[in-house]
Amino acid sequence: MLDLAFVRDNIELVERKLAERGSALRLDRFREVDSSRRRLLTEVELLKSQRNKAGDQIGALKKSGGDASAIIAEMGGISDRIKLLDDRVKQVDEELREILTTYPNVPHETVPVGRSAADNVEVRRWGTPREFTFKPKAHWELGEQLGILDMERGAKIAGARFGVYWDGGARLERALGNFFLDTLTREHGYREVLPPAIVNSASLFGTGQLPKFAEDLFKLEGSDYWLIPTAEVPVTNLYSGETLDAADLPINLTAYTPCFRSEAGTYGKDMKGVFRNHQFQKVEMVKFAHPDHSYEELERLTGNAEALLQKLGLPYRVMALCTGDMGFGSAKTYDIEVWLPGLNEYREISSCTNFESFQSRRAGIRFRTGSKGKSELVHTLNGSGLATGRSWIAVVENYQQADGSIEIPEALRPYFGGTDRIPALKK
RNA sequence: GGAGAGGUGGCUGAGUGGCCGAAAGCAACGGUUUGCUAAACCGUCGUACGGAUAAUCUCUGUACCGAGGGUUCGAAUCCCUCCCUCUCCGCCA
Repeated sequence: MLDLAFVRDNIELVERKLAERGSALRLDRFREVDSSRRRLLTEVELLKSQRNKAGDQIGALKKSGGDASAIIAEMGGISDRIKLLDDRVKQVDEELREILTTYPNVPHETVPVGRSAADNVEVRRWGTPREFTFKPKAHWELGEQLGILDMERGAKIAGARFGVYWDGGARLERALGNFFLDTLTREHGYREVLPPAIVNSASLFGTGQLPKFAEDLFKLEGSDYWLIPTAEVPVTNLYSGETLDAADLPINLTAYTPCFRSEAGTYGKDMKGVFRNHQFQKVEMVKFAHPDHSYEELERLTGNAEALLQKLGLPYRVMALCTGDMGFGSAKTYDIEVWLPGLNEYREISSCTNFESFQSRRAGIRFRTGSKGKSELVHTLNGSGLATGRSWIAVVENYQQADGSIEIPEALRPYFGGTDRIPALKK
């Protein structure tokens, strides 16, 4: 959510910036609602002030045994008027809030202007895609062939877009999760946290999924419980409504959780395998940073995710998302795309974003310098480090051998009990 | 699931209809003094949204005592609903 005063004072700037994102806006409506809200507030607050004064008089009169009935009768009318105006203020507040909460974030000045993914800018590239002496297979073929990924039974017990991992496949997923968490906590200064995979709607509002993107989520019937689409939601909201100490910033947290997405509107897209499932696992990194340093932290966060891919020996490229392709709350996002030989393309494996104060304003996450300073909103950032479901795909496809087995990357072997491969099934 | 207790400012904790944005203590901050790594004393000490103003300074108004609604001229205080915490019992991974 953008700051009310900021939008009011910079309305042309906001209009231009949001147009770059391809957002159709109601800024004139904003202006109208905002000024009528202020008019109403002035009026009703004046009346309340009168009421409070009269209340003091009534109290004093009653105490001294005087007759207050005249004032009380007069106040009845004012109270009715206040009630009426309060209702209107409430309506106007709601509309203003609705307008503000549907505005996406203002992109940072360094974000390339563009309309779609085609306008994203490649920032750098690491590693060279391996030359295969055979035609590399896609992960769903390999998974089935090796008996480690079972889409059929996933569909049977749950439905489309669910998979079951067996044996080395299950172990690979677990190894990746542990490897990521260990590396982030031991080498990059993150603190590990294991939050609920279910949150309430207030948390989803805080990080910006609600109210606009409810259709992307799974809601538990008859409750205010929702399955998390990413650990970003519970972890960012850990500090909602709290004031942090500036000396503690940046705070770096990491969590390994399942993620659930309805994938509404993606029918037919990435239907094979586990690239786009309703449930997947992911290690998420979340940062709470001082506004003066949040862009340094974004670079660091992105670098932390890259380091994981480098340790796994997986080629990737880093893309700066353009204004038209960024997420709703993002001020700036880098996507990291890993090379998938089976698909013969780079595909997203991590998305690293600086939300600036877009989330912290909604969630009420502040910091204070010393015990005297005025509290300010922190900047929140997050990125996958990494999506284990997609890392699984990348390992399987990049490390497949001519005999159909999968070599285990060096870095993962300690998590595989010394085994260096997932063997091909004997026929 | 059953029974009970409770949610007040950074913390502890008073307050059962007007004199309460809220006592007192602690913590924090500024100062004075003594002096030494501490004490005493004085003062300051919430947030949000409006208005005035050149001003994020200052002045001023309103709202906020878990959330929402109701009663009333007037609600932290009375009533209703919900949420959360604690205790005991039951059940259970």
